[in-house]
Amino acid sequence: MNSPSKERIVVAMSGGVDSSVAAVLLKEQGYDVIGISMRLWTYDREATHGCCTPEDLDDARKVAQIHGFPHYIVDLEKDFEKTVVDNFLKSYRMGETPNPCARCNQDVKFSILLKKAKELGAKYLATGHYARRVEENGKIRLYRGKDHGKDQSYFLFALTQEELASVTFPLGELPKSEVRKMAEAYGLLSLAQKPDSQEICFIQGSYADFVEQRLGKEALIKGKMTDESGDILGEHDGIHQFTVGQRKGLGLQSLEPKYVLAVHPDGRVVTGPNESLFKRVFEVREMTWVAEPLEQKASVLAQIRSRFSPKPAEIEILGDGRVKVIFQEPQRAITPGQAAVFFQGEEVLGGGWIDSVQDQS
RNA sequence: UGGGGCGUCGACAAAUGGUAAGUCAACGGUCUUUGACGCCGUCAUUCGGAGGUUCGAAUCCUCCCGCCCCAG
Repeated sequence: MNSPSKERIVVAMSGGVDSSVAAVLLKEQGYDVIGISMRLWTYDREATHGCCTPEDLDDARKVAQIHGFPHYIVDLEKDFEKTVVDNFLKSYRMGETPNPCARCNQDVKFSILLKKAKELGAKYLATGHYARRVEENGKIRLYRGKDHGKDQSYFLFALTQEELASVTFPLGELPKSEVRKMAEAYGLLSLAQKPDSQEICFIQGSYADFVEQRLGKEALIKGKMTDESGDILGEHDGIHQFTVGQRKGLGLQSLEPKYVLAVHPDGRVVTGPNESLFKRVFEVREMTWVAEPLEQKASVLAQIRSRFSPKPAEIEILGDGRVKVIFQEPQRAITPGQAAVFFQGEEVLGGGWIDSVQDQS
């Protein structure tokens, strides 16, 4: 975007450094910027973190004020509840481990918010994500953020061509350190110091407590803790407390550390040694492709969780949105409910949700 | 109540006369736009109890308490 114009761009502003800098940067470049913040949740007074606490909304508003562009707040609380929160609870009931942040991008930010942006007459919706959007021979491709340490493309795997046509990531080429410097240069001093956001925005305490409150004690799936051979080692108060690879909080006595190997919707939680966590083969559901769907088989790099480097794998298209993934080397704790994202080099090919893991290692 | 053995942190387990390792768990912190993992740190002034020997004992002696095994 090197042609300054009066083109209108809506910037999704969370109140953090990244999206604030993105907004000001676009404004400086001459765009007709409108800042928008989503209200996704009603926070308690004691809320210590979140994507859109009253303080965050206020921070975003101040940035807009200082730099002279309008700022609106859209209330998407109901939508957020119906999509992200619902999915979060459903996921735990199935014995899976949800990734609400990726889900929020898919179901709220780049669908509902994007629609709002268009209604405001914007050509693009900009966000502060560290990812790159590149147009190449008629396709819009998604690349990892240049700053690999902050790369967030994993969370954006579900973007489609149609969505990408109206989306832009002004920070994709920049390192985080540069963004903080820019924040200072733009006079956003307090924001420049603001710590990176972290943890699920709509939960303040423990996840287990949240699930228990929402689902009700009756709906929790209790069951037995077992070892790999099925022998019972103990009991637990609900499968929502466990995730594959987990070590803490199992309450089991043993000489070696024990990890959760699998969580079953019928209540069984299988545990075992770390080595048993390594698996090669799994299946993905709800597969989506960014630029073009692959046919049949392909060699890719697969990333099965955030903060994890993509590893070589073969994928096999099964149809009906399903894909079989075979890692070259066994990987630790492949977890149903998490997103599996496929890359080739820097490019995000697409991804889906981990559905099941084959027992062989 | 004939013989033998054992009793060290919530669990396992070293140190057998020189001033309480380690592992698991737990807790705290760090990392992180998900959950985990990882990493760092904390965690027995005390060794079933009471006496005694010794410069000095969890380690030796005596008695008591509690377990376990072999016999019967």
